[in-house]
Amino acid sequence: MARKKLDRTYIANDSKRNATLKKRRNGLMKKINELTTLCGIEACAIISTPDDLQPEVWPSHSGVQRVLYKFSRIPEMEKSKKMFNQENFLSQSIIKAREQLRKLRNENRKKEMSLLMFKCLSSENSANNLNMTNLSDLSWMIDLTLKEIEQNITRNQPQQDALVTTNGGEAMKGENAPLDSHVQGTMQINMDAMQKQNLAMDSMNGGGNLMFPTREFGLSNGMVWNEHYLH
Amino acid sequence: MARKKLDRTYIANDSKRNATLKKRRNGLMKKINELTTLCGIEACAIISTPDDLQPEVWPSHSGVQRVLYKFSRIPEMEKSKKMFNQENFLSQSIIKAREQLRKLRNENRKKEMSLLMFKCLSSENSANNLNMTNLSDLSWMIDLTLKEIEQNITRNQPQQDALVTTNGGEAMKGENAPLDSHVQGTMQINMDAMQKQNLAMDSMNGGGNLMFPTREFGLSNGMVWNEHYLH
DNA sequence: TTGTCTATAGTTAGAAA
DNA sequence: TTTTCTAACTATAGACA
Repeated sequence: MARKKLDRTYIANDSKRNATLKKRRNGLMKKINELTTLCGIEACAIISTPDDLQPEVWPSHSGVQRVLYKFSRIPEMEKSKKMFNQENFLSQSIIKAREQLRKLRNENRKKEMSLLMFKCLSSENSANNLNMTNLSDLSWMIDLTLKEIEQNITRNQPQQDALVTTNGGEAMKGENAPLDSHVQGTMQINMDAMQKQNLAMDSMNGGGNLMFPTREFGLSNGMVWNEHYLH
Repeated sequence: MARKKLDRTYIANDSKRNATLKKRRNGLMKKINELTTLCGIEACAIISTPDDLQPEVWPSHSGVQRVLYKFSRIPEMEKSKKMFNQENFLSQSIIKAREQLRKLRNENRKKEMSLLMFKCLSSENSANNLNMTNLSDLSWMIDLTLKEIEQNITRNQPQQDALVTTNGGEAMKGENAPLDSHVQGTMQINMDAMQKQNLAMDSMNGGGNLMFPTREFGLSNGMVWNEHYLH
């Protein structure tokens, strides 16, 4: 684990594998120990190494047998039905990983579009190279942003009513107004923070005006857009 | 684990215990999964909770049975002899902890004496209140320090031969010379770093002169003694 | 309840003694 | 070989949604 991200595959090197086995076996025993103590339950583990004839067991042999007795009393069918076995574990892991992947892709897309939106706002001709997928996603992003602006307005009783104009979140759909807008402002952005934030919304919370951004405007968390990242 | 150091005793609160059980059971399964993959061995675990009739097992039921088969073939005597069971695990843990405790106490004593040595060096009358145990330990510390100085001299071809005088590491034993020395220097010390360093040795490596310390001398790692901590 | 988040506790891979 | 060290990882307790 340390120094290098583990690839979680079989360790070919003999001495390394044995060292890892030893360390991790100890760690595992400790974990089982803690689990049984903390939760007041019975558990056992049997680790069968090819070198030793004796598998290592936890807790004592009698402890294992006691747990095994319970195990053996369960009818075969119920076992395979409700048991939390390796297959269940792995398939659940896969499902979780896929779900996470989907979420991340979604977030990425959102950020991409958010970025694109600002890109379009900041230069006159960048809208020309957009394909249909990007355009429709961009439209969706713009809708989302406009809705956010509206919500902010109704929540926070804006101090500069005159500057903010929307018409029901519909007017800007497609290749409309935002794509033709022109921004001279210098923008600075912290890319790390981007990974955690929906920037379009942030900029709204920060009091900037989407339609007519001033030369410099801070985001809600103190970040500032930087044109460098937009090209 | 997080936020607070766990006390590793039974969790009385039901919902907390169940939450912990769930989390840790998953963690345990993951660990076993990794262990078997990384080291190419067979292992199984059975966790028997009071609520569920079905214990959770890993890997699949057949996997458990395969490991169990090996386990059952071992004659009873050998099992109890060579098996790494809970009792072995716990007694080994205790032995290790005791050993560590012994080492830490030793180190503490060393540091204490090192400190005392410098204390004595820095004020005329502080040697009066020493008991025999402290005196003999102090003597031992002084010997150790003198030997260190000698080694440094022979290793590094000292640049100020005239200032450093020892006579075989024997002359200063007991309540002799160092206790009567007088130091006017201001000393500054970083207490955190003390926990990791043998300060007497450090000071030697730093080029200070134990017999006649100058008004201020840095330690090898840039630390400076501070009289504040000596009283 | 269940799931998500995150700071911190705990684990461990690699290096060095 | 084993033991020790510690940077760099993972696991998880508590908080929150």
